[in-house]
Amino acid sequence: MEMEKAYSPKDVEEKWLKEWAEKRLFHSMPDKAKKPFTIVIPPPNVTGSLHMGHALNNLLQDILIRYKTMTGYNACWVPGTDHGGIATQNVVEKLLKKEGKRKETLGRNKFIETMWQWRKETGDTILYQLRKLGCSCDWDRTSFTMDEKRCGAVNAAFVEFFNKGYIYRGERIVDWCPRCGTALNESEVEQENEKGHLWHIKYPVVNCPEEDCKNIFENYITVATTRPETMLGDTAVAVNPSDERYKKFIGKYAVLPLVNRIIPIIADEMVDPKFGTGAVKITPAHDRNDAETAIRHNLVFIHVIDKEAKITSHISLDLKRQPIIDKEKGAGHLVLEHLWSKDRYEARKILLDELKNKGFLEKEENYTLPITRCYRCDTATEPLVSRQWFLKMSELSAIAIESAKKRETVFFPESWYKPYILWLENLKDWCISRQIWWGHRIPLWYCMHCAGKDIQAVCCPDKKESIAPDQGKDDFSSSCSGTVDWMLNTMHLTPEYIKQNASITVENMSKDVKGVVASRHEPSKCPHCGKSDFLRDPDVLDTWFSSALWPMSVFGWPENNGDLNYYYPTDVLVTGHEILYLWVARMVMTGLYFKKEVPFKNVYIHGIVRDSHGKKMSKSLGNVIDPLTIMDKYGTDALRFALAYQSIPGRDMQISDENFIMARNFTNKIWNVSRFILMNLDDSDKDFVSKECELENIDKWILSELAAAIESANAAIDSYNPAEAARTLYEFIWAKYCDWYVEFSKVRMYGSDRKQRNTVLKIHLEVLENIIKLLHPIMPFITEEIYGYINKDNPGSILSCEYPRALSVKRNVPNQDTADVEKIIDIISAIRNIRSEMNIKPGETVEVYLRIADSCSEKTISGYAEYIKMLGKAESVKFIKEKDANPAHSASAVVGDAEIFIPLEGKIDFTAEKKRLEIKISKLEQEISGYLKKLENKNFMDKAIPEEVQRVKARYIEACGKKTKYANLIVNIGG
RNA sequence: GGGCGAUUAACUCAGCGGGAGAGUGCUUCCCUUACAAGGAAGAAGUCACAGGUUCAAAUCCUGUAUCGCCCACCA
Repeated sequence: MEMEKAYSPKDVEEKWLKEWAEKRLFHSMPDKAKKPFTIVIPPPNVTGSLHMGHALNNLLQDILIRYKTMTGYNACWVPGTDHGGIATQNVVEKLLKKEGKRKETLGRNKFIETMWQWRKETGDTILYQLRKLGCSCDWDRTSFTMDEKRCGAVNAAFVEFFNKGYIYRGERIVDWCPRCGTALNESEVEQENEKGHLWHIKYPVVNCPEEDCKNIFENYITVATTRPETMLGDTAVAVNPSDERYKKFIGKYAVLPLVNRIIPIIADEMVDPKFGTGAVKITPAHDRNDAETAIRHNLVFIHVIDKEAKITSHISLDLKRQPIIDKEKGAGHLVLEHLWSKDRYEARKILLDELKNKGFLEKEENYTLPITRCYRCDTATEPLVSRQWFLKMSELSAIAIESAKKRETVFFPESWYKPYILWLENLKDWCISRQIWWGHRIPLWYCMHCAGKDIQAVCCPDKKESIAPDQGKDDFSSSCSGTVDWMLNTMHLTPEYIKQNASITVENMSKDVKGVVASRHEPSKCPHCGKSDFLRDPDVLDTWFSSALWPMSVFGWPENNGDLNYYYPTDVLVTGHEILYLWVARMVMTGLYFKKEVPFKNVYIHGIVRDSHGKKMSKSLGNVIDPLTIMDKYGTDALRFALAYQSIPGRDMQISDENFIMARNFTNKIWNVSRFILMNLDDSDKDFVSKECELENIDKWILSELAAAIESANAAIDSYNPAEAARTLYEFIWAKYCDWYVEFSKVRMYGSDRKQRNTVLKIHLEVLENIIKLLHPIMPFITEEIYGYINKDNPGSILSCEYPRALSVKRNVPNQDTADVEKIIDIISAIRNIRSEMNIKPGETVEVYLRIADSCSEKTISGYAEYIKMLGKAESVKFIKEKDANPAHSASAVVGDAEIFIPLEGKIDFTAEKKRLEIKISKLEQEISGYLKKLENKNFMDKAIPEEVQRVKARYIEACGKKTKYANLIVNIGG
């Protein structure tokens, strides 16, 4: 048998990846005879490339799947990818840009074609990387959030929600990315603090709207703002009602500087008197808070910044709310013609100059303010009022809360339960529409004839494809715009023509509007007029909408088939906490709504992988450790083990190269100990395995240690604690098995007794097989390989083995037997300690004298003499009696009731030895006084549990005995 | 402002009511026939601080400090 001296992961991994794939080992089908264990993957984005977060997340799932497979479940892990909405669209847009193309000129259909082409070419990259990681996914079930089945699920869900009145179109302030031209939700923006300014601006005060304001600086109120450009859209100034400074102004009016529009001064609790000047300008259309204040006070919304973040050049008022300015005068900012179409920051600069020149600017102070940026392009977002589709959440969250309180899903660690509930309780309606092209197009169809009045369309006759109205404006020279109704009836365009050439926006549509049809497919005819001229809503759905359906859709929902019935609900969802709200909560809500059952019974939330300084890994920080590089450098099993080892429940983890080196060394250790056994197995008696053999205590000891490790590993994985499992196995394999048992076993292995040799090999084989089975979920490659060597006549995957249970290796072992082994270990350690401290060369042997207190114990220990000789490098082990004199010129030690002497004539420095022993005595004295304090404490003796009292007593007696022996050794040190 | 977590050896972190642990690093010695990606030995800690509960606290409770994360707000 040929095993290389060092484990080389590359060939082994390649071999087993091929093997697993060829045998379709991870494929699962419903099987009534077996219990299913199901996980659906958190689908990585198609643009994704495997990073540490993915590696950890999928590793944890893989551990569970392999473990459950080995414990007899029909385990099924469904892989797949997410189309990724805006993120993916941006990637392709950038590629197009390199070719000098824009999506607007390409048109919607062509662009989507390009997207699909791209996804076909590169979208599965991450799935291949997951295979490389060893993930035991059922690849036959690979899904994609935009494949046919999943689209069907999305449409079905939308139609159901829409028809039941859960979906409405409304106006909200949303974060708008002026670069990407779409609304963003909280997951798509990043907040950071940025240095900026707080400008104090004087607003003159008048008593009534009609009053002429002659001397503006006599009576004024100063507002503080970080965004002076939004003042064009101010419709009030607010102060706190209890603010003594401003009480006199409440109910009066302010004159908007430069614009000269008159706005009311109102009182609102939302104003913090301590911040800034205590007076706030209210810009309802461009600030979330102001919008809420405006609604409370019935203020008008004036839009002054457009979707490209430029100052608008037209009036755009929300006249549904009572305007306090008359329509004739407009929003006021129209007088500032020079600001039209200026970028927001440019406009800010101009405005500030003018305010300063005219004496309105009171002061400018430095101020750090939070900036919200688009996570894809880093552009500062603009809070804009826009029309979006919303999913009403109150009822859905209520059922989710109820379910969580009944513990229908259980969180691991449990500490996530509370934040989860809190989030659900404060849930706002979900903005589900996005103004991009890549995604699930909203399945709403508008009848041109019935709903034509409510649809604004832009027709672009030069273009074969329709284009969005807000994008590519420059190309609109020959376009016309208006309602569809107008196009049909006044312009006499044909429905077919409009369909081909128009892009549309819709007003406040709901299911109550005539001619609006939610349908999985294009409806054949309008339920109202019977005609079949439809326009489809241009928006696409938030990418999380399809993710929310994932655990159902991967099994074919809405079709009610065998897969869905067998595998749903899934057993556990494994995810990082960063998407607990965005994704987990939404899956629960849709699952409960559509299936009346939670999508998963457990949620296993793991930490986030950080760098060695605790920073989140990100490309911009340059602190990314690429798992693929690690796999290449140290092997996939090492990567997996390192991650598992660090994955402490409830904690984020810091990883660095060190962790991987440790794991790599561990794989090598496993490899070599296997090699040691297999090498010896080669020339062993063929049928030794079936032969009865008599176990030595050492064998019993390692088997009982193994049983303990097995128990602990099982419990650890069952409780989602892979780190505990990894640490247990590491400790057992290295510190117990390799360091001691393997060394002990060499006595019999290299001895001449064939039977003895076979016995020990048999134990080795048993331990080794258990070890690799135990390790397999964490380290699949090396364990398969070793398993292959062990069973070379009978090849197969270790995955079909049963995961070890403690019972299977437990023998009836008296405690005394294993305690004896522990004692031998201590004695050998003490001998080694003396050798080392007395500078005995490793090659040099010594004579060892042992004095054991009682003869029974002496008899036992003498049975281990060969082990002491071998591991302590002793030439001989002799026993002396209580009455015998201490061997002369000896270094000595006390282990329990045993005294050890190593005669070192000519080598021993008595003062050094005396000092060594004195240190031991003083340590013992400390120990003894600690015990004594307890034993003399009446409270301790009365109240402590008896076992503890016994423990302390025993330790006290042992320490006293040792101390006496050491004291005696010092007295007799000359021999 | 609300919530969560952390503070243990030089570093990275386990442990979470009864003897202070691991890996790395450090010191000394060894290429001994499974493994130098290794072996043997060793030094190294008022377990952040202050109170409390308990016979007993690194561990439970309260408070303080520092750090980190999440949510909300930030004119």
